[in-house]
Amino acid sequence: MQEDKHEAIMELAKRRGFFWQSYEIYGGVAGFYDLGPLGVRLKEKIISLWREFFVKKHAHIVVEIETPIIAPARVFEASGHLEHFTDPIVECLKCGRKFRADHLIEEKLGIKAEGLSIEEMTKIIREHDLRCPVCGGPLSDVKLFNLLFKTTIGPYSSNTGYLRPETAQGMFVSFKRVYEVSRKRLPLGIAQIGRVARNEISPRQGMLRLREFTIAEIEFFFDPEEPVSDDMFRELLDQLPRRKIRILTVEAKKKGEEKPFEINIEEAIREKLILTPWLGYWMTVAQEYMHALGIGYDEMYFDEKAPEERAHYSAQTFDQLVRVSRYGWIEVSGHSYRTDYDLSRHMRYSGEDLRVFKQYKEPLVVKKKHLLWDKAWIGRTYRSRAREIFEALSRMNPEEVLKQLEEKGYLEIAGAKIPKDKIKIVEKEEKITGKRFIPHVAEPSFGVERILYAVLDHAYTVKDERVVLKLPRLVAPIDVAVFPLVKDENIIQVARKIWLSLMNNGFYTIYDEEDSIGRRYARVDEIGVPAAITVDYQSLEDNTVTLRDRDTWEQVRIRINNVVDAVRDFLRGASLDDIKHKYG
RNA sequence: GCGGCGGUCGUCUAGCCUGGACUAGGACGCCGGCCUGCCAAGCCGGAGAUCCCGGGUUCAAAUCCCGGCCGCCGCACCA
Repeated sequence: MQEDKHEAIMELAKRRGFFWQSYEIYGGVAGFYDLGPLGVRLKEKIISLWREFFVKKHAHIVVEIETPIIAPARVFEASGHLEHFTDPIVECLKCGRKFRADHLIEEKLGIKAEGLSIEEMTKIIREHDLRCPVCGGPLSDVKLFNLLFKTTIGPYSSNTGYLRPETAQGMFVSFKRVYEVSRKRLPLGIAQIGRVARNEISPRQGMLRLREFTIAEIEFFFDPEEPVSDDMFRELLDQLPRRKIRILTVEAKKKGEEKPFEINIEEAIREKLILTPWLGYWMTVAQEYMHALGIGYDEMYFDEKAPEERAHYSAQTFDQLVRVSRYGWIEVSGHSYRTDYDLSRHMRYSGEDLRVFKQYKEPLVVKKKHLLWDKAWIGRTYRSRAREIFEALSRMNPEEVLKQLEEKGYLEIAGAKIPKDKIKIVEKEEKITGKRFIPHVAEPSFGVERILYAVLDHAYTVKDERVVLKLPRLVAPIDVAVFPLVKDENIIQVARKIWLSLMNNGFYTIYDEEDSIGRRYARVDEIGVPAAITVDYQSLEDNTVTLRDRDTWEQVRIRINNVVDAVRDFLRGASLDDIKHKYG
């Protein structure tokens, strides 16, 4: 049955036009999927709900941008992807098989090869005359296999560009400008929804592992010393219907635990199970988001990744797992604490100062010990070496100097001996108006196509041998269907008028007069249309129509004048009873 | 990339082992018409298949053989 459900979903997806494999007429290419008419609508609604949860509801701390898919090589040198997203491989010149070069060297020679350059590895292979482990043929030079898609920018082949494997770098690279236009406030979340590409070696599992897909993510920048004020955090948490999340920590796994446990988010942060409040906060929002998409709280949890499982930039990562029928627990989002890794790398590679300055509410007055030395005496005594001595002195810690002077009566520095009476230590008040630092980053990152699959998996139900796609009303690709009960000219006229008015009021609407009414209900149930308006003979007499609920198949009568408002309320979650009382 | 299994109308499938009567059968869906007073009713008619692609064997290939592509499962890989 579990297997059948997956098959049934894939079949439904193809048959009704949610998605299918790309380039079908050319035999297909692994890792690429087309979205059909319904798939596009569903995806758009999933994305707009994401935007609702993560951007709109946080408009005071999150802004959204859009950056290119193609970036110059330098960006991925800085990000570490060219280095870490790459595997060194050698090819057998005889049989054509490919091997991980570093693994081969380690395996055959016991030499640690990880991190060596391709030249070094090639040299080792030549020196030891390593050959193909399968056929014994000679090996090629070590080459890099990179999961980044490569391209050329402009007419010069030397100008290499890469397709981004994540949208994140766009936010880091443009951080300074976005920070500027956001009036230099922290915390600041920069969101982006966009396509990414990864040249996976062997993608499988349909929509779950694609070579090109859509990511929705936030790079959330904050001050690591004061991530968030108590007031702000309380206010944010108060907006959430639920503060508990289910997590499975690395620590718990070490103890043999396999099941997640439930914990209050504040407690998890306090207990340092989650390293920064923001990571925890966005995980909680992620939980609400998936819940709004029809996933039960007990059908998801956050799985902490062990250090060796984490990406190179991450200090802590939780994967949000959701249960689906075929594959068990699948990852729909990743929550990483990227620290200041990315910004500091881009600082180094670009030479731009990406630190932010934070002014204290009141300047800090610090008493600080300063060294004063007798420049005249040192100059006279050491002449040309004086400058060097001054510099060395300025680097000294006053406490250290004090200690030496107490013990020995003089200070030995840069080959010079300075007597106690030539050095003075004074305490000075210093005003510190603020600090300059590299913000830290918490990143919630969602794979949209995976969410789409998970949503379908959870929405798929069978009722009386009919498929009913119980998509949450908010994300259903089609909002409402309009049917004349039978093909009666008068009824059709009324129905078409209602259909047009719904369409013109912003609803995705289906009108259908073919076949029996039952068959039409069945058709729209199968693609998850939440509401159906049916015009019947009574409509002609009293100007009412019925509104049918996809999930219960129950109907209420409402006045024709109220159809638009009733549908709007219904899609926002109103019950049939409410609709009846308000619009009946 | 390795190993196993598979690929036939839009969808699901029969046929393949044992080559020929296959003009490739069925169901659902789709299109046209009739009918229909609320949950895939019925009747009539119709369209729809490079049998994944390429090569080979044979008088003859959906069927046998080889290579490729794609899918699923296991291994490897998976920022």
